[in-house]
Amino acid sequence: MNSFFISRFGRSICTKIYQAELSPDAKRIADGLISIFTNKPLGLENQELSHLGSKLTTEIAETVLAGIKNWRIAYKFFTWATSQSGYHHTCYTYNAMASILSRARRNAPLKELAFDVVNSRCSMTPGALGFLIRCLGSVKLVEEASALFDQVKMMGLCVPNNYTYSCLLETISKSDLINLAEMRMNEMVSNGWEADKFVLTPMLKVYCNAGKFDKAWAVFDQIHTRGWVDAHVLCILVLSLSKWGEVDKAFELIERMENYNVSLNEKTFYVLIHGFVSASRVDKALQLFEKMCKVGVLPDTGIYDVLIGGLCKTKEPEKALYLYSQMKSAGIVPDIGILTKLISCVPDEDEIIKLFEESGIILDGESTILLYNSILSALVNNGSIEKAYRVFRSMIGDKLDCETGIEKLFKVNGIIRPNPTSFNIIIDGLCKSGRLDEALDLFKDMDQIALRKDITLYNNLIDAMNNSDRFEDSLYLLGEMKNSGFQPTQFTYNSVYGYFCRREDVPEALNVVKEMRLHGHEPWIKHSTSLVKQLCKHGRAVEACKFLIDMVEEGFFLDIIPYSAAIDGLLKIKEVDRALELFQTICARGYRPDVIAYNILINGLCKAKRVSESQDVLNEMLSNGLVPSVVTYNSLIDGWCKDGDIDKALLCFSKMCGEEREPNVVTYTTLIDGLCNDGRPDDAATLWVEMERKGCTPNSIAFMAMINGLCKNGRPDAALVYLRDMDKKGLRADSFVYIALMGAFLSNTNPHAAFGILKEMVDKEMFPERVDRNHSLLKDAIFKLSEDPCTSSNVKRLLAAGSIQSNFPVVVVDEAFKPTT
DNA sequence: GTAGGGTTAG
Repeated sequence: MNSFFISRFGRSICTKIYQAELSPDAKRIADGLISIFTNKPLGLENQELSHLGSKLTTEIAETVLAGIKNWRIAYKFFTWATSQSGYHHTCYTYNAMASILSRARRNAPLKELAFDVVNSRCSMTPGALGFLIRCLGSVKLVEEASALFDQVKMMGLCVPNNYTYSCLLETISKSDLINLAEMRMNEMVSNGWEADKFVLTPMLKVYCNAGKFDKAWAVFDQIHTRGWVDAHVLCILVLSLSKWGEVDKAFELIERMENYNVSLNEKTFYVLIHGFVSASRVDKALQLFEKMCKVGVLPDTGIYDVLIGGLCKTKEPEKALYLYSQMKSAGIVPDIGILTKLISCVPDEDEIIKLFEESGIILDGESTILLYNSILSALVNNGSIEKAYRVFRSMIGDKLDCETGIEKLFKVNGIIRPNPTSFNIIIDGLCKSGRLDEALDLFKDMDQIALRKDITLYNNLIDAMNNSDRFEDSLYLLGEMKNSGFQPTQFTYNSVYGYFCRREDVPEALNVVKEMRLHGHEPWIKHSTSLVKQLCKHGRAVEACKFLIDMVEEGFFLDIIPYSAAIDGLLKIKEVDRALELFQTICARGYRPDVIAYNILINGLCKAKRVSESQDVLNEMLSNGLVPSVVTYNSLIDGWCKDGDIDKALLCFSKMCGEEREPNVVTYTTLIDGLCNDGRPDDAATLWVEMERKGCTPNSIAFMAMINGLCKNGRPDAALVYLRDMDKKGLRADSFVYIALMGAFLSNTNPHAAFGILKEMVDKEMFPERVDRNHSLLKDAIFKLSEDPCTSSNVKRLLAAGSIQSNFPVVVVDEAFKPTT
């Protein structure tokens, strides 16, 4: 029942509103009229009827209207009554008719009736006007109700009281017309009426409908301070919060409701659980479900269906299965919908079979294909594409050589021809596992068994081809798609666009963009960004900038992200001023750079040793109300360190701690490197301790910075301790670190230790590539060790060992004994 | 329905 009908008196307006004691005579007339009007066909010129018409009173008319169930017949009687000489409708007969029409949701005659009320200058009590307005409201004739209210008031047919106003507001609360509601409320107050619960509640509702929660909360506070909070008020708020996706706030309020000893009704529970699940908050939906069960509301199949469906979507099969068993023990028989949802998320094949066998579902043709398809997609999702494919082939007539498990299930339940969905599942699965040719073959098979291919299937296949660089096939499919009467969608175009972006083919990418513009499609910015990024990665930042200009010329608005990527690209190729210029250009065009955009600029300036300029950029960022992130500080700290101004770096570090930006492992690594380069290894070691104390776990880069830093300061023994710690933590060091250690040991005249490191490198098979500058460093170290009498024989033995030869690039072995020129 | 992009350390 529409919530409208639950009136302020807690009863339905459908009930008869006038039940006067009729005289026996009048009663007879009413019965006569009812029987004439309900006995078809209606002959209105009937003698009897005109006789009864002369005796018609409004009391009789009300009784007749109450006795006719069909709105059409009632309306016919009502119209007939209007034309009886000497008879005039009262507000009560109008309302009786209005009530019937609103219940039957006949808006046109209802509007006409409201018009007649005014035209006939029928005077109304405040209550009657309120009733009529609510009839209009129940069929959402909000503006009409408001107009009626004004006309009746203006013509002096009624002096509305606060009940009338509350009815009007309740009607307005079916809309989101805040202004109208506020106007009526003020009007009422200025007429001397006080805003009671029945006025504030619709105000609350109208704010909720419009999503104006700040105002809604203000009204709620008023209701609360006056002690008027009830289930209805709370339901309005909770449902509205849920509708606007504020699941947590809605849930909080429900918990607060429990303190008021107010409980949700069954319908509200149902609506909320559905709402929470569709807001992807199955967690809260489940908690609500528990509350619902606790207060004794029995869940129906629909609730289990939505909850199990939600859990399957969030990939929580255990919880879904638990709920399913709960449902079954409550005596609810699962339907094919619930079963297929479960099957598609249960990872285990035996579990799937058990589920089906224990479900007690009797399959017909339609449910069999649903079941088969859900099993196919379960297999595909679990990575058993091969099995899915085999079972699928049995559906199109191939004989199965294995008759256990899933195969048996398919066999037992009979051959069912696959539908387009079955093909979609298998073709998608084949594409995802790179079996494109088989996917294409199946796709072609669909024509032979006259199955309709849908647009998604075309799109997915084309996308798969593009992603595997099979553009020829993609083009072929695109042609076939067009021939079959499908227009490529924005997805199709973007798939092709993405293909050219990935291949850094700027001219072709732009061609696609031009075509997209013709068809009114929007190129996805992620593709544009990845093209920019890709070009920048290969030092083609200038081309990337040109591409962005071309995109804008094509009329496509890009967001800050591709520009940030281009600016970063320019900075990486040391085109600092060009980067600054682009930054300024986009700012002038109205872009508001975010923290990341500023970070990119600050970092670029720091790397270009223009640290003081980066400080200016920081200030600009601050004046734009942006809060620097850890990355911002890290870049600045690194800038100062590399600029040889370790004190400014440390100042920056303490500033960042003061602003509650927690330093991360990058911050510490940067500073440790900086301190070591400044000849302060002890301070670096202290910082290391502080880092660990603060719960920041060092990663391999941090370790390597520390080890390298200590080596640079001639402390290979201390460095070795960190290397051993790395081993313990399962972190791997680059060959560079080993070479640094060897170098440091050699400088400390400890060739034995240096040899130990070399041996470790050989054992771990870590050799830098020839192009790597570490390659020559290693060669030098090996040469030195082979020159040193303490280690020379060991080195030669190590390098001569057959087992090592195979792991050790021969070039290095040979070249090791020649000094680098 | 479709998919999700830019920044920091040795």
